[in-house]
Amino acid sequence: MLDLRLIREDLEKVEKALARRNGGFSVRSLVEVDEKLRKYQGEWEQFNQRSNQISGEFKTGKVAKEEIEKLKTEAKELKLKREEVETAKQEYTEKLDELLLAIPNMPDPSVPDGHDEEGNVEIKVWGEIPKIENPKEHWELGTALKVFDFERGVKLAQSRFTVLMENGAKMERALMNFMLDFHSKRGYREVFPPILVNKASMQGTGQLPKFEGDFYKCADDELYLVPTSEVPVTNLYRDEILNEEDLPIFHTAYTPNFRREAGSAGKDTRGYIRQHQFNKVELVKFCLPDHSEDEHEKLTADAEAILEALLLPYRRMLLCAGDMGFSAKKCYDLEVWFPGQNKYREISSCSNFGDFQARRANLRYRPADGSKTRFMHTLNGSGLAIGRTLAAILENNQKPDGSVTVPKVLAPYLGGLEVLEPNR
RNA sequence: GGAGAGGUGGCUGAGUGGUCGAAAGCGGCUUCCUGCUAAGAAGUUGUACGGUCAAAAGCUGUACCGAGGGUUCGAAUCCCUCCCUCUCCGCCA
Repeated sequence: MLDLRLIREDLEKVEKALARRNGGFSVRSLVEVDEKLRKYQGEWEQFNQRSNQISGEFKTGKVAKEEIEKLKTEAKELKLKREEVETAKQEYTEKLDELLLAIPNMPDPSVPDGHDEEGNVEIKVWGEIPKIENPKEHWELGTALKVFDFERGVKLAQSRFTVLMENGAKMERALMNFMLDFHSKRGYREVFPPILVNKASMQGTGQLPKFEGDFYKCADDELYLVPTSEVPVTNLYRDEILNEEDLPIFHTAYTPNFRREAGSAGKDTRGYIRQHQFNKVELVKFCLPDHSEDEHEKLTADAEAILEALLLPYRRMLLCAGDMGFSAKKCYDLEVWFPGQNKYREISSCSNFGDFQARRANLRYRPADGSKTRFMHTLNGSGLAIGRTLAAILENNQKPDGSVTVPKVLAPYLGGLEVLEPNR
């Protein structure tokens, strides 16, 4: 949510910033609604004030008899008048909320212009692209290695659901534990949140109200399957006022993630890249406004450190204004190399949200000097998407005979398993 | 799923149609006192939006005692609906 005061005071700046995103956002109609709301609110408060005066007189018990009926009549009339403005007031409050919640975050000045991924800027490249002759894609390798069972996943659920078999299941679990341990050692406190969350949580991070159809929702309860652990973890401190000394707070969390939208574009119809259910270890930060830029770089580096530990070649992209998610102010994507596909694919998205989510979720802190509460800043990033990591390991570590070497850092999690071999 | 109890400020916990933004205690903050610590004394202590102000402070208006409606000149207090929590029983990993 944007700062309404900023919209009032510097509409042009807001409009300019939002114009860099795709799609039109009517900030101007919001200003009109805001003006009307404030007018009605003022009137409503004046009626209340007079009503309070009248009941104050009754309170003293010194009202002359002939005055009683007069005052009662006036109070009743006031009530009617107030109800009239109240309807308008409520209407405009709802309208304003609706508009405010539908406006995306303003891109940071350091974010490049652009409408789609073509506009993204490569910031760094890490690792050697392996030289593999006739590289196979991960689904082919994974099926032969009994890592994936795609057909049975469809049987159990639907297309884009996959069963991890034996070594696949073990690898997935190893990656999950490795990542959680890794981040824990670097100062992130581990949490394991609910995987069903309520509407307020979904709204707090920006999934709702705009993207209702993208998520799985329970039929009989007002609950959603989390599309990312960002939702429950960022909402941990919703409606709370923390002390400045409490910040920064770093959390890491594993959850499964559920997305209906995955696959709607018809891309990646094969394989394990785009699933309705996938596992992810997430990094979430809460910090002081002045620190979020710095924390964003560090968080991205923490996600990169996983790829480096696994010896997977990747690059870091700075997303352009048109390609960024709704809530983000600035976003880096990490893309890992897929030899079988001969291209980089997204494996992590690290965003700085500024105070955008904090306003929605009412995440505040009390400055150390005791002054007025302020909104904190929030950040998060995948550290990493586990399914895609598994797929990338298969493709990058493949041997001509179809076997796959297991990254050394995973050995402790796999009982010393070093190689995945077919026919075993 | 059945039966009951309850939702009040950072916490514990009073409260009744008006004097209640709300007793008291704890905690927090400020000052005083005392070699230090501990203890003690006094004061202070919610959030949001608006007005005043150059701004902050201050002052001031409105709202908020789970949410929404109703009764009343006036509701934390009475009535209705919903949500949530707790206890007991049942079921269950």
